Amino acid sequence: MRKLLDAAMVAFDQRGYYDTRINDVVEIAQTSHGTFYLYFSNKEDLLRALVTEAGTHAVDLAAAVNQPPEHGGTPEWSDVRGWIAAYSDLWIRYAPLFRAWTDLATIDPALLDILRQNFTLMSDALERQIGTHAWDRDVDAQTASMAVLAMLDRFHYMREFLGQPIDVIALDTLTTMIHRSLFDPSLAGSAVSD
Amino acid sequence: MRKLLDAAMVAFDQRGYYDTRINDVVEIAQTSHGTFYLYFSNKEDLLRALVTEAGTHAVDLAAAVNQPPEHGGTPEWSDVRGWIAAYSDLWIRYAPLFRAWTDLATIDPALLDILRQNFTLMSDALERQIGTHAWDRDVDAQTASMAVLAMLDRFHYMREFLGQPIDVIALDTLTTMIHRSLFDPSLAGSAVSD
Amino acid sequence: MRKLLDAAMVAFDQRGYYDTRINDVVEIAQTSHGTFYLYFSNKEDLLRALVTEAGTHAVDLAAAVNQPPEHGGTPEWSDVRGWIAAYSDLWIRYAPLFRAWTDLATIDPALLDILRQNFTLMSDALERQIGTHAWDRDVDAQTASMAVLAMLDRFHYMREFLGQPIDVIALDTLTTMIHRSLFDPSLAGSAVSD
Amino acid sequence: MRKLLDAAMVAFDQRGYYDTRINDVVEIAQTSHGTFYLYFSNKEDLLRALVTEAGTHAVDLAAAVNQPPEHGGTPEWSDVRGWIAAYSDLWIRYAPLFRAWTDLATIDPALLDILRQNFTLMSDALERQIGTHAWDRDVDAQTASMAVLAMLDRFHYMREFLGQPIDVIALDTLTTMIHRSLFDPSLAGSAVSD
DNA sequence: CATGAATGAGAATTCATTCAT
DNA sequence: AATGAATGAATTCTCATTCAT
Repeated sequence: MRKLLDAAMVAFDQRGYYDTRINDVVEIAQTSHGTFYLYFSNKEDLLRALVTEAGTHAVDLAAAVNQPPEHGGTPEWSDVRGWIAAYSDLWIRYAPLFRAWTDLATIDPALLDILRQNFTLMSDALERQIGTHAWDRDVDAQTASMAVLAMLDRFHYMREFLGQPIDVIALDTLTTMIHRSLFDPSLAGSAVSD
Repeated sequence: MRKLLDAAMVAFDQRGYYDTRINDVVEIAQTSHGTFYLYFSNKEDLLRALVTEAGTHAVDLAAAVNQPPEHGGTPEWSDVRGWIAAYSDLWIRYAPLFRAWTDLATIDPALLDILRQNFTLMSDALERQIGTHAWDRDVDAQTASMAVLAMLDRFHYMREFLGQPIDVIALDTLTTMIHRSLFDPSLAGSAVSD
Repeated sequence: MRKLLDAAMVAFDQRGYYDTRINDVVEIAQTSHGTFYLYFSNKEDLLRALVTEAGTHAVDLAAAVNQPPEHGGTPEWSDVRGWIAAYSDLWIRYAPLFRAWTDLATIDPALLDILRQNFTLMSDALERQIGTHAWDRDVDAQTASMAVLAMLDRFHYMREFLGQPIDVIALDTLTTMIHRSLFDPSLAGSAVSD
Repeated sequence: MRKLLDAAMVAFDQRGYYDTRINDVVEIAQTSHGTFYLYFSNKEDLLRALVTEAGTHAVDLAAAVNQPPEHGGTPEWSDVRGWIAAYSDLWIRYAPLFRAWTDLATIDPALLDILRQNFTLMSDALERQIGTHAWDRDVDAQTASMAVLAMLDRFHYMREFLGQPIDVIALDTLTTMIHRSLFDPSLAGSAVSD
């Protein structure tokens, strides 16, 4: 079963979910059709299992983001850098799923539910951190948290799309952009003067 | 042919590219299989035509972003707001394609080329604007331009995913975030002092 | 479509419903799998069509049985002989279906409904004829009509089972048995004396 | 092994022979696939065992029918009633097999042989009783014995098909019909006058 | 004796594509 | 140009049967 899950990740990585045939998974796992259907009722079911697995890691990440900043007040650059690094690791580990998660959601409602839940978990954690700036009137916390997730998610996809691996410069730049737009202390002044 | 292209957009919107059957397109267009193959050699071909069409609009948008800021210097909040509004319109108009463009790229190399070109066009335009801050050492212009596109692209998807339409607050918040992270005049000082 | 229906009758005749593969039907009809699924959604659907067709003939037969005896009073030997001959023709024509109709009923509820309806139609017609003997206290009309249908139905099967074709002697004997048990005028006396 | 045979009866009763999976039998018997194949080489083999078992009971019944009527001459109403009651018990006990015996015969030649033998046994016994009327020219003894078996067999099926249990009235009516058609003393006169 | 995971042959079904009209 | 019936390759899925433990 583990062998099948791993094989599926490999297959999805190589050909994408839609172009992966049960046959491919089975060949990579070096087992038979029959065995596949012993553990999963179909391709969707297999996908569901993988997404659920990835989901448990997303929960951990959300928990980390939920930690109040060590020094009180707003999250610092290094805090943001930590979240981003963790997110990046997760994305890369489950790249085949992250790459297509939005499409996958259309496959079956159960899947959509799992995805929506995980998304909301992370989004809420971020929103809470952004909300420490109750005085930042120019930014809607909910929009902002979604925007951050959107940027992180798609940035990874695009780099892969263009064949450029994620490097330190990229992560640093993302961190700076997010920190500047949401957590820079100088915002306090500008908002007050507003 | 127009009828077929429009029908395809509707079908892709309803069921997604992969779950759309030639049959669906043909039914919506109220025509026959035979006619479809008169104009397109297959589903990919149809997709290519649609993407090409969307591409011409992307070119226009890139051109707009390429305009130097009216008042010289760095783009102002309102400039950024304009780009974002235009992008948003484009995304919504071609939602079925934007929603899945990354996946579509895997379908055939010709498609990937078209997409990469359009992407690069927009990315370069943004990069040039960001580059007006040659002195902003904490941000890599190329990374930043990609991050901005990533955020805009995926933000639209996510809002749709959660069933929340894009509104003024959302666009304003996005604008503020991007403006703050890349074009805020106060950065000049901080960078110099760095 | 006619070709497929006919082919199905041949195939069901040769191998029985359960052992008939779509492939067999398609081969006999000299067409392709695709064509089969153009007209029928599956094997059950095909069966349903055949049973419905046979059903229309059963309706005709029931109508004939419903005719009041020409000379008034109870049906005569020749009337019964006519019904039986007609039933026999119908059975032989649709042998593959009659042979297995009870089993077929378990396949899907729609089929069961059609069968039950046809059965009731014929059973009611017979019951009405038997009912002309309101005074025959030893025979329950409903039971008797069912018993007659049971005998006719299974007799045909058994003869086939043993490789003996239905002949005039057989039909005459059946007629005599049924006529004696239900319509013999001498019953009047015996019943009255009862 | 007993457990498996009983389980098979239950399973055949619930889903019919064709829709019963080895899996079903094994689950009901609370044992494993492996064990099944320890005792039977396949589903047909299991069926053969069940039919053979039912066959021994049929032999008993045939023997009873073979008894010459106690008071000499032709069998009386009560004799016939006794045969029918015994037959009814047997049918109900092995309903899943009787229900489908004709179909089952097509499964393998060995099965067909067993069935044919049992059938002939009962048919011959009946024929012998009917043959006491050598003078009954209107009835072919062989046809008649088969017709009686046909009626009894199918009557049980139909009642079940329509959800009506077999009751005393039904059995009495069947008895009367059979007795009238084959053993009624008044036939002697009518035949002579013929 | 008993088990049940693993197998793979075989059946059903779908759908892009063709081609005679 | 337009049609849509026909095709069959490709795929999913089932289930009887085996065999190592």
